[in-house]
Parts: sequence; C-alpha cells; structure tokens
Amino acid sequence: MIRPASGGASEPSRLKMADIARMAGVSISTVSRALAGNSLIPKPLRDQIVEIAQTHGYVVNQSARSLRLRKTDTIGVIIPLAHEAGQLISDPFFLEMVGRLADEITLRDYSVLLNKVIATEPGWLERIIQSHRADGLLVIGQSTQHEALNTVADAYRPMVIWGAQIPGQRYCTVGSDNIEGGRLAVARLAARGRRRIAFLGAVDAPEAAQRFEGYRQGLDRAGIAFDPALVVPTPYTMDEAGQAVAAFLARGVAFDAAFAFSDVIAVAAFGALKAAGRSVPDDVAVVGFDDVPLARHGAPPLTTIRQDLRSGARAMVDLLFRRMAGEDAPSTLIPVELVPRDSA
Amino acid sequence: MIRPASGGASEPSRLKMADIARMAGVSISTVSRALAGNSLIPKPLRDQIVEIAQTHGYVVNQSARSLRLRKTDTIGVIIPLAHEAGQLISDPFFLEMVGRLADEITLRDYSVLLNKVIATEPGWLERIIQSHRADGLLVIGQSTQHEALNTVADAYRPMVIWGAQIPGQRYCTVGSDNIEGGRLAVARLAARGRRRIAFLGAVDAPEAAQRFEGYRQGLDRAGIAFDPALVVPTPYTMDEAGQAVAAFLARGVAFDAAFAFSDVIAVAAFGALKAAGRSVPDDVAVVGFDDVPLARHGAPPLTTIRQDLRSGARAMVDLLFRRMAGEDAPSTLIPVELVPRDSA
DNA sequence: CTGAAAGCGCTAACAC
DNA sequence: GTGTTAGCGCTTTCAG
Repeated sequence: MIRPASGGASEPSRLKMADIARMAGVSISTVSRALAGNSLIPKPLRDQIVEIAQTHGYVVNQSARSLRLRKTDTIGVIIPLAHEAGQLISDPFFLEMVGRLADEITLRDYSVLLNKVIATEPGWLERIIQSHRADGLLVIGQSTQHEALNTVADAYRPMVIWGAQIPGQRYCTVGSDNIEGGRLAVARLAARGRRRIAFLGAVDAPEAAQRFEGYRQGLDRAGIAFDPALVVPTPYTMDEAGQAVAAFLARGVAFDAAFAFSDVIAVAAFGALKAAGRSVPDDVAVVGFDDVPLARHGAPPLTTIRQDLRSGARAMVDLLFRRMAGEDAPSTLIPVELVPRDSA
Repeated sequence: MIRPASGGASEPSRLKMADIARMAGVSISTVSRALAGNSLIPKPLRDQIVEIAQTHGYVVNQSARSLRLRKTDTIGVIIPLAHEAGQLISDPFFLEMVGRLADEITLRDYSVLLNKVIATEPGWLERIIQSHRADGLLVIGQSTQHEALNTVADAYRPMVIWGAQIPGQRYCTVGSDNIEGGRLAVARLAARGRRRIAFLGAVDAPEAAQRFEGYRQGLDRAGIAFDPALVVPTPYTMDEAGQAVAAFLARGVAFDAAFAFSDVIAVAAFGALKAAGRSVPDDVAVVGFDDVPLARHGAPPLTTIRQDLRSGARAMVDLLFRRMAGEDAPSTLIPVELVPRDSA
C-alpha cells in the first residue's frame, strides 16, 4: 500500500477525476469526456462538469494522461555540451535560440523540456528518447555528434537538429547558410581593401567548418592567397576567445582584418585588439556572425552575418511537427545576410 | 483495446521492463530493483540486468514512473508575461536567468520544464500546479501577480519566486536589493555633480517600484528635490523604451542624468539620446540595472547596478529543494553592487 | 533474495 | 448518452 510519503511538504487537494465524478454524480468516463470537450456528452452537462472541476481547481494529471495516451504534449529542447562538463548555458546565441524555440512550441500548446546534456557519454540521445518524456526532440547544434545523430535518426523520426547539412547525413537539419555567410564576410572585408584576413574560431564542428569553407572560398574569389598562419583557433566563450586572440596578437603576425565564427568571439577580439593598441576598424576590420543584441550595440557596432533565428526556430518546429505526424520533412537552409555596421 | 495509432511515425523498439525481465529470465520486480540499484539484488545479477538494459537501449518510462511515484524529478520554470500575450522570450535578463536556473537544476539531476504563461487568466498558477508535471515551481518575476501568488502559496509550498519582498507576502522570494540598487545609482550620479536625474522605466511591478523607491531615497540623501516631470514611464522592450525616451526628449524637459530600470532601457536611451544629438555621459550620464553582457560592451560601456544572477539562481534552487523536502525556507535578499564604467 | 499482485490516474473500447 | 472495465508501464508491499 502506498503511504503519501508526506514529509511535511503540504499538498493542495490532490483531486482526481473520481472526485469530480462523485461531485457531479456521474461516472469517471463522463468526466473524462466532458473535460476533453467530447460532444457525446450534452453541452449542459459538459459545462456543469467543467464548472465543478474549475471551482475545485481540478486539472487532469499529466503523468497519468501521458502514460495512457503514450504522448506527453512536450517537446524536448536539447543543448549538447560537447566538451566541458561544467559549462554554463550562457552563450547568447544558445539562449536566444532557446527563447525562440520556446515561443514557437508554446504557440502550439506544447510544453518545453529543457535538456542540457554532456554529449560525450555514448547513448546520451537514446536515453533521452527512451525515457519517453517528450514527443519530439530539437537539438541545438550538432556539435561533434554527427555519428550519434545518424545512428539514432534511422529509428527515431521526430527529431530536428540545428546545424549544418553534411554529406551522408540521415537526420533532419535546419541551419543557416554558413558557407555563404563566410563568403559574404570575406567579400565585405576584401571590398574595404583588406588582404590579410584572419579567421577566428574553431573549425571542428560542422557549422564552424562550413564558415571556414566560406572564408576560403571568399579569399579565392577575392584573389587572396590562403595563409594558414591567419587561422586562429579559439574557444567559444568570450574570455577564452579573448585570450586566444591576445596570444595570436603576441605572435606578431601581420593582419588587417578578421572574420569571427561568432559575435561573441568578435567582441572578444575587440577587447584584445584594444588592449594591444589596435583600433577597429582602422587597424583591423572585424566581421562577426549571428547578429546577437551585443553586436548592434558594441563599440564600434559590429558588422556581422545575421542568422535569422526567428525563421530558423519556426522552421525547426514546423518540420518537427510534420515529422511527428509521420511526414518525412526535409532539411532546410536558412539564408543569411550581411549587416553592415561600423567594424568593417 | 489499444491500437498503437502508428500514423507512420516510426517507433524505436518501445521496450518495457517486462521485455528486459524476459531476456534476463527474472521477474519485472527484479529488473525494477536492479535498475534502481537496490542492493537486495546481488551485485552480479544487478550488473547483468543493467547490461542487458543498456545493450538494448532500454530506459525506464518516465510517465509510468512519475505516475507511480507521484514525483516527476522535474522543476517547472515559469515566465509570466503580464501584459502582451504574444510577447517573446527575448529579454536578455529573462534569458540569462533561465540559463542559470537550468544550470542549477541540471546539477541536481532534475529536468527543467519551461513554461511561458499569460499571467492574467485567473487560475493560471493553480493549473500548472495541479497538472502535476513538476515537483516544484520557480517563477521568474512576480509581475503584477502578488495576490495570485499569495493565494496559491498557502496551500502549495514548493514554489520560489524571483522578485521583491513586499509586506504581507506569504510566498517565498529571492531577489536583488532593489532599493539599495536605486540608491547606489543615484548616489553615483549625484557624486558626478548631476542634479536633474530622470527615472526611466515602469513603476507598477514590485521590483520596479522598489528601484523607484531607491531612486527617491537616493535623491533625498543627495539633497535633490524629487521632480515628477523626470519620471519617464517606459515599456520593457528595447524598441518601445527607445520611443518612450525619444518622446520624453521631445518634451524638452531639462535633465543631465538618468537611472534606468534595466540595461536594456539604458541602452535604448543611448540610442534616443544619440539621435537627439546628446552625448553620453557628457550631456546625460546614464546608470542601468542588471549588468547583462550588453552593458559591458556598449558604447559607451554602461555604468550599472549588477544583479548577481548566479547567486540568485542558486539561492532560488536551494530554497526550492529545501521546500520540496518540507522545510520552511525563508525569502532571501541578494546584494547588488555598482559597476562603474563610462556612461556615468 | 525473488515474485505475484495491487494500484498510481487516466482514456477509450465495448456494452447497454 | 453513459457506465464498466481493461490496461498504459512502473514500484513496492507482502508472501514465500
């Protein structure tokens, strides 16, 4: 037998359907139907039952409902942290993406289950899926998990990943046109007469690799030779990226422009450059990526490649619901645009 | 009888405990115990069962578990939107708070259920509670819902609100020392010789009211008379706040400083001032509130009152877990500090 | 140590 | 139209 395990934490009512049924003088099924708005139950009775439930603050228990219906009306939003276990959810891009996704999901009367996971332990994704806590999954960033995603995607359809489309991929992605973004950035810099253009950021994750590819294509088109000495690997966080850029500056490699993987890295570069006595954009012109609020209000305002997260989030959620309905929705590329401001 | 309702969306395995039991040649109870790490089951058998579950990708169904255990291992994080129904989760303060809370909750092996709600429909909070989707609730901002929160708090203990402590409050809050923040801001401005100090922001929600109260106390202490003409009501969003400040400027009221309810409003003021040909800080010195990333990297970098959201989030989650354990944890005030930068 | 069985609260097929 | 009833998948008491 179950004892309420009431350790002192008080419980409000804990009504169940049976209680409402008793009050209304009907059976449980009738209450269930009435609350579901089933038109089999005549409107007056339905209203009366709803009324009783409402005055007593009764709401259907979602655990029970989910178990019975095998659906949770919940979408899992997953933030995979590739490397650092203790990493915070603090990156403005992630945060904005979470906000946009939450908006879109709420609009469809689904709940959002936020999952911060260490995406290095094998089986992390399978575990989330099998726990049956969500009807569909949205993963923000494919990180280094291409293989894991591919494996899972074969058997689990209701899943959409934010990230780059890459050859041999069997999962559904929505992502910005990273290559075009890289090209646009370099074209802008080249148009301002810059020839020694550095690339700031990681190149391992697929999105980063594509921005890097765009950077190289941009150089080609501008007739500028690629110089590996101008590729500066940096972490994603502002502080660490700043240090990496400072270290690069200390090496004394000549350069007059930089294309950063993200606005955060670009702004970090602002700091390092200023500390080294170099001005933006005169000494070094800088183009970022994302167009987070930080970019618009930076000093100087940052020229950047805008990712349309509103469209991106909407596309992710649209595709996810189509997949949840059994459709086989395709991957989608979101166009990017250059936002010219003062830094380049 | 139930038909799987398979509308084409494929299902991966959908194993249950019974399947694992069969494979292991034991009963369901034994599997349940083994997976729970119950030491009644001898270690070798336990390991073997765990092994089988793992290779088959089996994970306990959380809906069933929650129903049986009457607990969800989930914390609901609620963002009440007071006014605008269609409002986005885009405010950097909210977003950062969500991120911090998610970090703290994840640390404790609980899941985060994000709830964006229109906090005007009566019973919104009761509905969330009664749906039994979370073991505890964290509400970001008391908004205009003081009464609703009070009513609910009497019967429902595991709930903590981010916001101001106000007289007669029966719910548990964690919040910054808003009054002190207002005083610090005005003291800073007064110390720089400013006498015509405007207040930018709403004054309805309790937190805003307290910052306003601090502003008035600060004026008193500096021997500056309060002038209602310098109180500028503004919305919370950057664009709308900018318009409100622009309208204020158009009125031609003389002022040489401003204390803004938030960094977002302060940065919006930067824009309006610049458009009106006024410089910051020379013509108008500005102090914000929050210390979001935007503040540090603004043009000019924004002098602001820093809210320690890391401590705040940790305190909220700590208190919540204590309340979930039946303890009667008290409200907490988080100290603020002035972060001097260039805008004032 | 292990298993049988009850039941968490709900929905819906099936009878009436 | 409405009620009875059989589970959804799990945990835990109780019996052995």
